[in-house]
Amino acid sequence: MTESVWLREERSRRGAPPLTRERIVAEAVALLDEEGIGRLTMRRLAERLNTGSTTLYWHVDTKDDVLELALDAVFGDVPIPDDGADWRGAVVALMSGWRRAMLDHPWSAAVLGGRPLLGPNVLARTDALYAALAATGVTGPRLAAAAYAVANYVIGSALTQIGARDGAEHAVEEYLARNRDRYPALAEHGHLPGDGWDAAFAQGLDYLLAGMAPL
Amino acid sequence: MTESVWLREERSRRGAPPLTRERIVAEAVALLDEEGIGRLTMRRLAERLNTGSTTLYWHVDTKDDVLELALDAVFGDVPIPDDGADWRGAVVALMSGWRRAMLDHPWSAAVLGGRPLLGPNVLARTDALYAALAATGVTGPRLAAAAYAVANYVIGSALTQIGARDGAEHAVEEYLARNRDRYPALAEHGHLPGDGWDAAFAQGLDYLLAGMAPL
DNA sequence: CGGGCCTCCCATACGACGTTCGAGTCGCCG
DNA sequence: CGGCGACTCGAACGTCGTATGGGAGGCCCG
Repeated sequence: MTESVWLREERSRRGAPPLTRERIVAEAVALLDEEGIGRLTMRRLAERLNTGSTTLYWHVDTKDDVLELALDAVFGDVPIPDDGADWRGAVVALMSGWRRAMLDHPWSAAVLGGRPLLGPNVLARTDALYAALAATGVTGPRLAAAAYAVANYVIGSALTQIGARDGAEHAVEEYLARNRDRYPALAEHGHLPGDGWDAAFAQGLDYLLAGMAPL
Repeated sequence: MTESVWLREERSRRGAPPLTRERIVAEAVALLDEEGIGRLTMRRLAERLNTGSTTLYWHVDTKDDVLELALDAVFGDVPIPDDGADWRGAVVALMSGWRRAMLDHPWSAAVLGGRPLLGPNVLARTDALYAALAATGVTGPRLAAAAYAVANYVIGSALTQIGARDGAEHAVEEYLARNRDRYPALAEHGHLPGDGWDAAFAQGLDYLLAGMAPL
């Protein structure tokens, strides 16, 4: 297995060649945003960059590298809140931004799967999360566990919401109604958040932070 | 010119049982478990089933169907706890089983992304989750929000752990140590759970359920 | 008994993809 | 000025998902 992009060095560059890794990644993000992950192709990406598809391989080892770089680029937009006395506010702000970034780039859900998050932007945000939580006084493995809990909740939430992002909602409700006897609890209480995704997310995060408060 | 009937061997319906959707899915799960998602190919899958690759398309519309069916099949193994007075125990058992199923089939992390979870096995487990939480007396949208919170946490946890599942751990720690100044909080407290994944998961779930307890 | 029809299977083929290879082009440094 | 490193690209290979059209075997209806 080859190493992750992040652990390798970028090929050194002389001057400012027209094509750079940054331009490739930026264009990849744009392409992914516009057409989805299924249509990201080395050839199509190259075309948008007015270059040959094989040229990309000088700047990048594999298509998977492009995806990984694009994914990390997305997290570059997540604002890092100032250090402050309000650790809980900081955590909420940071995680809301994280969630927003994923929702703004739905393909991130598919890229995330089964891949370690090691990009510099992700690491910087994770560091900020640790810093915010450390303001409670907790340290070491207990801090790590708390950070994992929060981060995992956010990732799962974004994933779930992105998955529900088709016109499928209506069909699901109807399907549940038809099979009311097979899924009784779901049929009775199981309405998708609909337009209340933000509230549902905030609610769950509140639960989690409330449970962590006595830390 | 076809050969004489006598020289052709009779197509034996008995030698190999007829191809069914169930057999296809079961074999797909086995193939995914053994070789990972990158090596699941309609041709390879067909070969393992002693059949032609295009035959699969009579039982299934697209490769994505196979993935979706395989994903739901995985959740069929999750045990559904009995109804009981101990709602919290039931939730923990159910979610631990859910997590275990994903960890046992790491490719599930990649399949999950950006796809609604609508298979019958998933729905049955989700229904059980709603039922367990409903034992607290909460109903309607607040119940749905609680269920979302728990489910999202579990999904995120499994995803994160699966992502960390290469030899990358060591390289990461080293990388963090080298960039200690850039990620100070991470470098100080950010050790991966290592062998403590189960404990970290249980811890976070405890936090969440504790926060929800006053429901 | 016979013929059409439904179910199930498959060989062939097409277009697209990721990636390799080898041959270029261009500007800088000696 | 010569060559070397940085960078680009056309052509090609092997593989993939899937459409198509045809054919075998069993079943029902006449």
